[in-house]
Amino acid sequence: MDSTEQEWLAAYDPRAYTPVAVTVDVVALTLRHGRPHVLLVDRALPPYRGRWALPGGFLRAGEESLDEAAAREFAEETGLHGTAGAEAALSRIHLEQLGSYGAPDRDPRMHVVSVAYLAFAPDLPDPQAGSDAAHAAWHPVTALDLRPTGRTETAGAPADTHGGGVDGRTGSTEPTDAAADGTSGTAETPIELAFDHARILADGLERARAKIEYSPLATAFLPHDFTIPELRAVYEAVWDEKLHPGNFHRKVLSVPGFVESTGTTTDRGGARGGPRARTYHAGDARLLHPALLRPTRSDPPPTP
Amino acid sequence: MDSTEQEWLAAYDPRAYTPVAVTVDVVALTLRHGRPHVLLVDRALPPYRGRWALPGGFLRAGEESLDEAAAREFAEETGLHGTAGAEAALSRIHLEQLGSYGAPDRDPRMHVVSVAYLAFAPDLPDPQAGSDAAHAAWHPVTALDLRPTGRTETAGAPADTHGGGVDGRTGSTEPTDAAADGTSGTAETPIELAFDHARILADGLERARAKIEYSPLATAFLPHDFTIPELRAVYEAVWDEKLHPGNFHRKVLSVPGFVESTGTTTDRGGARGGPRARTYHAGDARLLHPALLRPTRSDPPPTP
DNA sequence: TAAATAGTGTCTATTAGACAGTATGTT
DNA sequence: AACATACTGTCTAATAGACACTATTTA
Repeated sequence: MDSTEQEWLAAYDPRAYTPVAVTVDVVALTLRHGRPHVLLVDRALPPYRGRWALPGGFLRAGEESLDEAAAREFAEETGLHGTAGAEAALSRIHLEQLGSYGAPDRDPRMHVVSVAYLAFAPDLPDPQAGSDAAHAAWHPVTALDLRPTGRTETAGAPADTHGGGVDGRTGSTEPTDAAADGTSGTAETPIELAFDHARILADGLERARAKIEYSPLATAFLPHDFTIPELRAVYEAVWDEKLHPGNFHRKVLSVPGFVESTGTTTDRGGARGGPRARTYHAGDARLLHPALLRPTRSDPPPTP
Repeated sequence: MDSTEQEWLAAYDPRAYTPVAVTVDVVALTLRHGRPHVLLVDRALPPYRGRWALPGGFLRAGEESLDEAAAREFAEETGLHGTAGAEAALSRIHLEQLGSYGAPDRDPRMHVVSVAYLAFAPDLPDPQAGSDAAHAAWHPVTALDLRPTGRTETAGAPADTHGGGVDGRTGSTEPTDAAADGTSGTAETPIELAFDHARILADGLERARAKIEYSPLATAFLPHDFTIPELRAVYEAVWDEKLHPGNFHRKVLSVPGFVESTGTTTDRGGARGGPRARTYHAGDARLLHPALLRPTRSDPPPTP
């Protein structure tokens, strides 16, 4: 059937078209031990059986919107689905659409368009064994290979050697949480993700870095009440930059609506000394004016 | 068939799933007579027959990526498809993904997920009668009703009365280009768009306003060579704000890589007098450092 | 006691924006 | 001639960042 005829038919009945599947994948980010982690699932079935992948699933046609599908997938895979306090916990999660990925060969089974979402979550408990989410685990992003493997949608960044093959069981299945106790682990061989999920994750991380500049969403990584130094730790972890404590403190308090004082302080000082910090919670601002700009890492000196 | 069973089957064969259609829609923006215009097509068939809609169509399963589908739709509907110089013209168009819209009831025929793209184009000729794009026309965005009518994907903005009905022929089919000759036309009743395209267009306009702050894409609205005052007119049109000519001029020249001098000037001065302006073309910067921030329209005075 | 940290004060380089002024075009 | 405009100079308020300092808490 030629394309023009397909189009003609589809104008009357879209079902006449060659089918395309729609999935929703979630890049769920959190901070554990001061380092960014992403939620991944161990694929039990081909393709990419045994590889880690972003949690996701098919959109339930006619039943749910994309946003609803993303929220459902997130709840299912974190194990928050139906547990006590799930409502309260989920209400504090930030979920936003990241982008869609639709190269024809990104899934060997058929043409699959994946709508990716980005989630900012506070530190959540590990998914429980025996639950729906038993195959899910939080991984430090530093343990993952972020070089794109599959064909990707945006801007030609050519996939360097379609690495790994389509159905290979690659790397360990254990969540590689090196240095959870603070001992800096040796650099293991980076985990390769299924499909084009490395690219999606990389896009999500870059979006997160940009987003906390002009929105108060860094607070979504923290409990309801937090201190300014804790907030600074979020920025330092996401940007992978050391920030000046004094200037950061003053800057945060100077942005209207970013944080609101609770009037109390922490019970103890820092682990290595120092006074107790005052606690705050997120204010009502949805955009930061002025923004907290990232330190200019590369600024080629302009010719004067 | 219950959802869990569907999911189980789909893990083996996604074709077992209830079908979802995928379309690609394009918000193509340009500037005509100093005002933003968007490309719309007159729907010849139900649903929303006779209404104006964003150009778009079904993704050709297995044949093209989302980016490729968007470029194809844009070329077809602008009439640039296969014309002389089409390659050169299309290469200067900026196309980026805007977002995906997938509420189950946004198309009455079936569940359709639409991946929207945003295009920045220089002033193009009107689509020719008799061509593939005969049903397409550029409309000033001020003539359109941007209030969302259909169900939308993002954040609850509740649709105010599912306006107009699904198959109503609403408003004129003539492209309403009031005041093309400078006479300020009376405010006609705003044109309502098909589907949830008002929301998509509104999202696209907001993206465009934000995008020209930190990227040099305002130049995509202009010919290859342009003057600083012409560039300022782009910012003024997109932001709907008057800018200070002198400060804007110095600011643009101070951003490395934004514009590059051609060494020549225009042939004539301005229509109402003034010296000839120097001409420039776009530089190689892909991000503006520092950015051209929008004037702070609402800045509630912070308590001192 | 020694060390680390929370929070504040102060100085400086950079920047956005207001305003003025000159040269060069137009009707 | 009258006027509009391109472009540059200069001043000021706001801001980012460096640095210093005090007070408070931990080991």
